[in-house]
Amino acid sequence: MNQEKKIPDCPVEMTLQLIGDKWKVLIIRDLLTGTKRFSELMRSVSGITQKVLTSHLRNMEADGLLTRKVYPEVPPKVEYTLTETGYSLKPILDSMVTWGTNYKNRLD
Amino acid sequence: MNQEKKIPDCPVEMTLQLIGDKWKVLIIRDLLTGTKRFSELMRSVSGITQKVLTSHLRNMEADGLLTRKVYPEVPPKVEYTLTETGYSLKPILDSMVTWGTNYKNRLD
DNA sequence: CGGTATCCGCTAAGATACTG
DNA sequence: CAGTATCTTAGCGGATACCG
Repeated sequence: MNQEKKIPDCPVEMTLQLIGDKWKVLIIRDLLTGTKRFSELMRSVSGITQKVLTSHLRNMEADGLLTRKVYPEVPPKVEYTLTETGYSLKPILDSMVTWGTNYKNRLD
Repeated sequence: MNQEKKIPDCPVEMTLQLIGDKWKVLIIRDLLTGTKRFSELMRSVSGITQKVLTSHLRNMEADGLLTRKVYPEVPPKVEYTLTETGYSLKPILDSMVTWGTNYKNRLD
């Protein structure tokens, strides 16, 4: 369902199609600091449910933003890591941090 | 309904709360080039409906991202302009454009 | 022209239970 | 631990009609 989307002309729409979702941005924020396990993401992306986290991670994997590595052991262990493409989103996140900080200060 | 949101600690969440919506990003993109009338936005933000555009514009006005100016004439004329705060989102949009362009090129 | 006012379908997302 | 599998619900957004 994620791979059937048409490619938009507008670069902004292109970007939105991949990370236009609130949860995705938060997932990327948390993966920018390094590889994380599923349970770690559940904790750091506060408020998300298992189902939603799973589905977003799958979509992002299909879009080439992150990789999923399963360790065949008991108990299971799955790690998620940003690809180069995913990591290249950092500037966007950085500007969001900068802006958010300024906006917040302006509220005080 | 937009003014009752709690202020998040995380700057990224702060930003997402204000422009975490796909439509809002597109509205800002189109207003970055200057003041626009309602009907112009309807055209440039392709795919949006009147109701949704109206409600987003109202929310963004309440958040201080843009101003709404009504000209008391017939036929009515309403103009929307980014505030300084709204305009300060430009770096975020710019990085989205850059990223989207690169990603698209990578698809070819 | 620039909106409201309804009605309503759809799907993202929540809750809960179960499993390899 | 890291998921499926169901079922359920909220509310976003579409369609349409009407108004100042």
